[in-house]
Amino acid sequence: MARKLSLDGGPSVAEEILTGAARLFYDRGYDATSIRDLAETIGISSSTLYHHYTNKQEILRAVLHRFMVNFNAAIIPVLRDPTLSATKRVREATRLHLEITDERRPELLRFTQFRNVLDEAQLRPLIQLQWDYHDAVKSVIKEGRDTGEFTVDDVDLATMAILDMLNGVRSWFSHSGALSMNDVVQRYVTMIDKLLS
Amino acid sequence: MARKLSLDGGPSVAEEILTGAARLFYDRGYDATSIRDLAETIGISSSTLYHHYTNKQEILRAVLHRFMVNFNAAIIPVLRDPTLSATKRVREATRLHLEITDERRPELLRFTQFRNVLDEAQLRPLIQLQWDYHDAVKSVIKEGRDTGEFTVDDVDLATMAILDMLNGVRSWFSHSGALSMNDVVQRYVTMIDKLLS
DNA sequence: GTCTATACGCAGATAGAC
DNA sequence: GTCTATCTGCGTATAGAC
Repeated sequence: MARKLSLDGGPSVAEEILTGAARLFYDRGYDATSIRDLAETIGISSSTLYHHYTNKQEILRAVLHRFMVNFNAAIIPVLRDPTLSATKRVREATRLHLEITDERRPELLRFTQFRNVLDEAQLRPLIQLQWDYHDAVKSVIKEGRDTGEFTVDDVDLATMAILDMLNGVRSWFSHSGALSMNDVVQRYVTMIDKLLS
Repeated sequence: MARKLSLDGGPSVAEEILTGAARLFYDRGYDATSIRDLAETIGISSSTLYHHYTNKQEILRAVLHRFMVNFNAAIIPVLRDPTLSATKRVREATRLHLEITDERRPELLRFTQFRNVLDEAQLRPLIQLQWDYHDAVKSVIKEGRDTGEFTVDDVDLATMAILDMLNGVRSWFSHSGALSMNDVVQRYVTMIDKLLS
């Protein structure tokens, strides 16, 4: 991995590998992507791949690292911009976060997860169950809006925002931290009350 | 998989397999868990496993299905309870959602994902980069609170809630849907403004 | 319904010529 | 720096006795 770009300005082989890997890992999952698959996609032999990276793990690490460095470089300066009010900084960062994660979706490797593993017929009933739950949440928000308890512009998006907030908790909450699950529940109830006005 | 419970009231082998699989899939990831590992954990031979389930995929499907059925059964009735106001229903469902997903964490299979694949030394710098970003977001919220632009009880939790909302978008947003990414950005800016008062 | 033994393929990774 | 050829182990799944 000598240089970033070859002489004609195109991407180096090392970078082509990362881009190809991001694509395959995103589409198929990490385990389901073989070294041979990856090499073939790029148009090189599998042993050439080992000339550029020591192993498969290292390719994944490099994909993630490249993305995160670029992401932080784009957003952190905005969040710290002393010439803007905090409100404006948050708005701009919100826009950047959404746009970058959209444009570079494969590199985020938000793996289709089970979609790689299960086939269509197996997934359908699971997806249906998820929709049942989502629809129930959406309905109660709509009712609350109709009775005047809530003020919501877009019921669908408010639904997704709340579900994502809730589902996100389990990825960072720890029982060994300062807050108990009850503390988290109390505070989330308050925040959701505010979100719904 | 004849019956749900054996005669002494303990879990059947079929159910033990699901519980064991949930645990291993959660700890190690689906691909990294071999049939042999799973059989050994339960204390049966790998071929006995194939007597109860046709293949590995089917075990994963059954784990997910069991969880989702139980989850919906616990929460949807609350969301539809006609004797409670919408506000109370949302609060109760929020509590249930958080508590169930906490208690049955392995069955959600919110896989450690890359944590299975990368070793500690590889992960550390990636985690640091993520913290850099989180800290920057936290800081701007704190500043906004200090200047009176925002009203926030718990800065840390507000930070996580907002990040989870934002990160969640990419899992459901589609360019072929009714809303453009710009529409989503506008509405999320509005919702986050409200969340921060 | 559970076991032992085994088929069979494909995975990650390496050797060594050019 | 790229290739062809190959090593070696472990994966899922099955056969068939008890």
